[in-house]
Amino acid sequence: MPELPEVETVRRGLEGPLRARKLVSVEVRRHDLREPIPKDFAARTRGRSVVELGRRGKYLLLHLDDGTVIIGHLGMSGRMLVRDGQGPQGPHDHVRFVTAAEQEVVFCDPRRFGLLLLSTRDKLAQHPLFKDMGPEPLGDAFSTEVLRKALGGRRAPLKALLLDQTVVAGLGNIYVSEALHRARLLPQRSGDSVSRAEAGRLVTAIREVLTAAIAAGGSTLRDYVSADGEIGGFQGRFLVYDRAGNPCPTAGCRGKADAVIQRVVQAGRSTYFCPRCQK
DNA sequence: AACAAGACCTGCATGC
DNA sequence: TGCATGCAGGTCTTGT
Repeated sequence: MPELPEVETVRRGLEGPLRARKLVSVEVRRHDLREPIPKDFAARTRGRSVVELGRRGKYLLLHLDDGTVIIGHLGMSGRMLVRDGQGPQGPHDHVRFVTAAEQEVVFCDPRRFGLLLLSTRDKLAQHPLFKDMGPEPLGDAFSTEVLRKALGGRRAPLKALLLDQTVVAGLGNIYVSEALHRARLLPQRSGDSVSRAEAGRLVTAIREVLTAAIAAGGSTLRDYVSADGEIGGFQGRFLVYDRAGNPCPTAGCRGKADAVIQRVVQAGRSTYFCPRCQK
């Protein structure tokens, strides 16, 4: 699922159901996710109140009133479902957070690539998951110079480098293709071939595509549902992702015979690009 | 050190 | 209808 815009959409959707709410009951039904859910997860979170909902890259952060932080990741297929507590339990409902009678948030993840861990406010920045993580793409720490430095001396293709969360946080397979298309850069280009001007275009493209996707409420493909059950509005607004064989919609490409979206596999994952406007 | 490839796990669309 | 195959939004480990 869930790249930065989707996780941000989930975070916003959980504000109402969780912020300033007490976790009256926490029930772990299955521990074996990407990493095991800690044995004391329920004991350390039950009875606490959620004071703030944060996000770092693709990770969701639930800050509790005693300084405990729940670190959540949705993997490929994770959801946070807000329910009235009346419906039946699904086979992939791994953790239930009950906030009141007939109010609950359920972490559901069929593929179990997601995770739920515990840390504390003080240790969060030094947590192994975060200590080497790159800058937030929508924050002040992300700039042309920072990106240029991260790409410099690296011969791997841009596609792979932008998926690397130590270069920049939060991009995934969809938005890397979309950002490279907006920046008019071929995904096969090596990191060290990128000029200063091109890095500047890439920073702008990344910011614009993520901002637009967040504003639209994220994307929805197969198995992503935002926290409140709404469908993400960015679906169908991709310019290249999953559009192999279609004409490139860019103004300069319209009507040109060679402007057909291509699909290639890089590092075992699909990449989409226009061979005409991306150089 | 940097990079490629495989691994993890389940569900779904496709084609025979 | 049943079955095999390939593919999916992510990251981690292994091997070169």
